Amino acid sequence: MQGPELDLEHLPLLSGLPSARRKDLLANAVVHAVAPGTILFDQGEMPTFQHAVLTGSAHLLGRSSEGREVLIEVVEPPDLVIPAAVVTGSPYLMRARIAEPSRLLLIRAGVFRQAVQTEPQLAQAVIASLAGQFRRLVRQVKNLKLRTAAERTGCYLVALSRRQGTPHRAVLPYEKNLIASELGMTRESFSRALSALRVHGVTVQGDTILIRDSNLLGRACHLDPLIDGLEMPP
Amino acid sequence: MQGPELDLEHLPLLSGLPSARRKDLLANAVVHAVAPGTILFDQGEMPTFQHAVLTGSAHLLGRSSEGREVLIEVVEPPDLVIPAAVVTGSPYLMRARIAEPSRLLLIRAGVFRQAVQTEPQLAQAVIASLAGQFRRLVRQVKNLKLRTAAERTGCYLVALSRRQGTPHRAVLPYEKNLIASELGMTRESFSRALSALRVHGVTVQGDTILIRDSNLLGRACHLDPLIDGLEMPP
DNA sequence: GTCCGGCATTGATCTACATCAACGAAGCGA
DNA sequence: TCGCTTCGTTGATGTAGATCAATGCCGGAC
Repeated sequence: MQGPELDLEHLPLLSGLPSARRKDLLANAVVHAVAPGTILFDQGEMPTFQHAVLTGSAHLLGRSSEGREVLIEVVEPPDLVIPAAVVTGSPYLMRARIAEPSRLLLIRAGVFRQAVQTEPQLAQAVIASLAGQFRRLVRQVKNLKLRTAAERTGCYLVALSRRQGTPHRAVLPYEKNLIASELGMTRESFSRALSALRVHGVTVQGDTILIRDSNLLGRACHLDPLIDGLEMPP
Repeated sequence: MQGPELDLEHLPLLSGLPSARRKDLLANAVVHAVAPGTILFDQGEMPTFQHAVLTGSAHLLGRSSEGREVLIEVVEPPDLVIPAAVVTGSPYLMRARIAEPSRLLLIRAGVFRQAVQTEPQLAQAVIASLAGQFRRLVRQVKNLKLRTAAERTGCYLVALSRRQGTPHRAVLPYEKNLIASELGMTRESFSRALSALRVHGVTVQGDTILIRDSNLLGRACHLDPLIDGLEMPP
């Protein structure tokens, strides 16, 4: 289960820590290889670990009392899984499910909270993670409140293709089912929205989408950097 | 403009700081009395100050490219106004508008970023603020994706009345216009949703709402502590 | 006082989206 | 291999909620 130490040295979460303290923290931590479908925790539970995604990804899902489940966010490496719940010691508001074969770093919640208080460098990393996650949610709320389902779909495709570095193609990263719920609609509506975008140069081939003119599509769907988050990582 | 120091000593943001450092920070800060309607900053701008709300409140609004404007969040004292943008040095995703006569503490963004890095106690306060704001947004996304407009309205009333300590009455804190956009609907839909809730014991009298049985209303609207945030503050 | 512009309510209508249903395709365990 | 479920698409239909429009209301300007 224990992966090579090398990865952990380069984790932004831990880099910058005095190496004595880092060893200390890692002594209380475990690296886990986790299979897709694994539930890390459920909404309503109290945090017992701070999970960090080293490779792979985790889906954060919200569930209504009637059992409907929607995708709220995706955690990609290197990032923490809902530090907001761990540092405040409050119950999780979402379920976390592993989406693909992944490697996680697990640190006991109490140990992590302690370390955040005593290690300024670690606190900085937590602040950066929280700030990024907050901004992603703000964008999502604006997306939901200000745009139609078709616009959300089109902008999603443009943002996806740019992030993948292929201006004329976007490959959907997981089932359309989930993407639809992430965008706040049903899978049927998502399917129809994709068809409707054909007039704007969109072609669907299974899970890969061809885009004739990304700029044109973006303009048609009112692409907005303040919503779609196309600022480049440093 | 300079308010009594007493307030600032008790501000959670600064309490716990060594008093020398606190004086240092406050030497670079200003307390401002601000009139309703004042725009602190606009979406797209770079942060120049970290604003902290001492009294009153600030509305965070999102605007689409076509000019439609919706309420995303309300900042109430004692809290920071979008620390996520200030600490990351990224453009604001929302406009901030003062909602009522308020007193703000302004700290230059660069100074604040510096202080967060050198003062672990301040970093802790920022983490707490970011975590709370993140969790509020998660609840809002779940609210938008999992509930109907009528359910959102009913749960909003129940949560409001509980927070105000009056189980049989809720007083709307600002114009129905804004509340509607906060809940992700038009003012007309909000008005109709209120009417529709009459069968569940809701009576509208201007901006005060009477609630016959809060528990009954909550059950009818699928009130959920993981969405409506009724955990008590410490 | 009068005029006015923003807010709220209500009705009529429209439409975006959900729901229900039927179907084929693909994954998966027995 | 055979079912069996889940996924995705498409069609038919229903409905929640937006839009458009008319009216009343209140608060401010003058």
